[in-house]
Amino acid sequence: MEGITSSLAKPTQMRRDAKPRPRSEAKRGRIVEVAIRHFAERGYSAARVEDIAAQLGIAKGSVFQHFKSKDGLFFEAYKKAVLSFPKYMQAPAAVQERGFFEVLRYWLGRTENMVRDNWSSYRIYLVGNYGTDLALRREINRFLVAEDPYGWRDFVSFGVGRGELRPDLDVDMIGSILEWTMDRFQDALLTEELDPGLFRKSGPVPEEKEARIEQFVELLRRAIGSEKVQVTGKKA
Amino acid sequence: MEGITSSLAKPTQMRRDAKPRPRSEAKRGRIVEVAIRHFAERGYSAARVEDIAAQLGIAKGSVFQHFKSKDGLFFEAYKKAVLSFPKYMQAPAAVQERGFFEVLRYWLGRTENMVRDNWSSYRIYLVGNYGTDLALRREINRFLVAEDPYGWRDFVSFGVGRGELRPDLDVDMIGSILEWTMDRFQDALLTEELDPGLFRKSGPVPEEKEARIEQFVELLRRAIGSEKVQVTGKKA
DNA sequence: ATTGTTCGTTGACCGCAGGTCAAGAACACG
DNA sequence: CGTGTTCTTGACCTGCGGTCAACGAACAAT
Repeated sequence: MEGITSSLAKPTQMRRDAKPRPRSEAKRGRIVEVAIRHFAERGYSAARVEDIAAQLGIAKGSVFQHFKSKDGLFFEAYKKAVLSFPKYMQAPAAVQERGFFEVLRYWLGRTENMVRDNWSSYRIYLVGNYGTDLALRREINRFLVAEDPYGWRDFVSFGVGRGELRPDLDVDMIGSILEWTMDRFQDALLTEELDPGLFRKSGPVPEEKEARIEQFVELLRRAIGSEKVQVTGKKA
Repeated sequence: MEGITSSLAKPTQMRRDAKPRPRSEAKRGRIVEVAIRHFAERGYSAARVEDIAAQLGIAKGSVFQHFKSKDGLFFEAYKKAVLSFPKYMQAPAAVQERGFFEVLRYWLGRTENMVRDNWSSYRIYLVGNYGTDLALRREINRFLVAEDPYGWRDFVSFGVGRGELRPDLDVDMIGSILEWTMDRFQDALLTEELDPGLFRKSGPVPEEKEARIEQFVELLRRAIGSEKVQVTGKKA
């Protein structure tokens, strides 16, 4: 907490413009990679900096030289993980042609695969969102607002451009609703500890998941979709 | 799913001793009260058990006797705080008569006052939801699912009974959407650190807040409201 | 009152993990 | 090779969660 906030508040008097020495830059990268694994596997507080260092065969102090604090290291790991996520607008062209809500459906359907392929990144995303201190959480939120790593702004513009979204809502409102519900729905889709009861009781039945996704997309369409195009796919 | 979280997340040791000591019960209560303040003011990790004990004029070890761990103490504090929140169905009768969505609007309009009157409880709710370890978060979630402290089940039943909610959605789906969006909307209404950008840029302009609430309720009505009663108040 | 039992309280103590730092190693460059 | 700069190290410090053996206050039985 102290590390994060102070490092951002203070310009940290340094010579030049934080010149990225090539050698240490590579090391930073390696440290972050290992850190991602550790934070993902054990959570924030249970992950030990010394373990990370040990696994790299370096001294603990070295880690603290590159990242001022455990917070700082985690934040870096979080950023790297989140930036590796696909953006909405990276859906296949064929899907995009079918419209805004089809893109949503596409990504929801793919969540499980994406998580399987990139487990630790999703896990660290979870840890960052629900399992760290509030001071860090604030930094994280700033990052998410500034970077828009999922590219929902572009995505909403896309939807507005196609006339699929309500013109009487401003972009922030639509984006917020989208973020809020998509995040939680994905959480519910794939985590146990954050599952508020939507999927647990009936176990992992694939077709129920399908139905849920269908319901959810339809629900979002009602909420933020323009009225003329209320029904799609079924074409009626 | 299942793969995400099962393998990790140390099984935090915190179980109820289930031993109702008669006269130490009062002391437990006092400890929890002070703990609420400390956790609320400093966050989970920055709060010190020793400070809490010192403020009560007792020894640190005594706290650990009553609550096996810091986790356990926090959890108790969290529960007490959350249980002090009002339930949806505790809205005034006059409001309830006007229907499901009017009750929503009522509570949204009152959030600011509620927080002012009960600052530390709301704050600790935030800390529990976003600022603790994942293992604790899991415990918290279990609690929220089991206790339904806001009484959304009753509330949704109420809405269904009045025919104001879509009959083609099951209760869990409606409840989840409600929980997700209400939580985040309230966060956005009154916290800085979790504000995803909805309210910040224009500062604290009251009428904008009003307009946001209006928009939001309307949006929820579209999403989960039955179609016959799409427009209310305006009566057309 | 006296003794015995139980339970709460205490504060010294431990271990552990984040964080620091001075000294040295490795490197860059003239 | 010399000199200045950067990186690395590991011993060391600190602070905090958690433990524990001993102490003492309440109560029960005699």
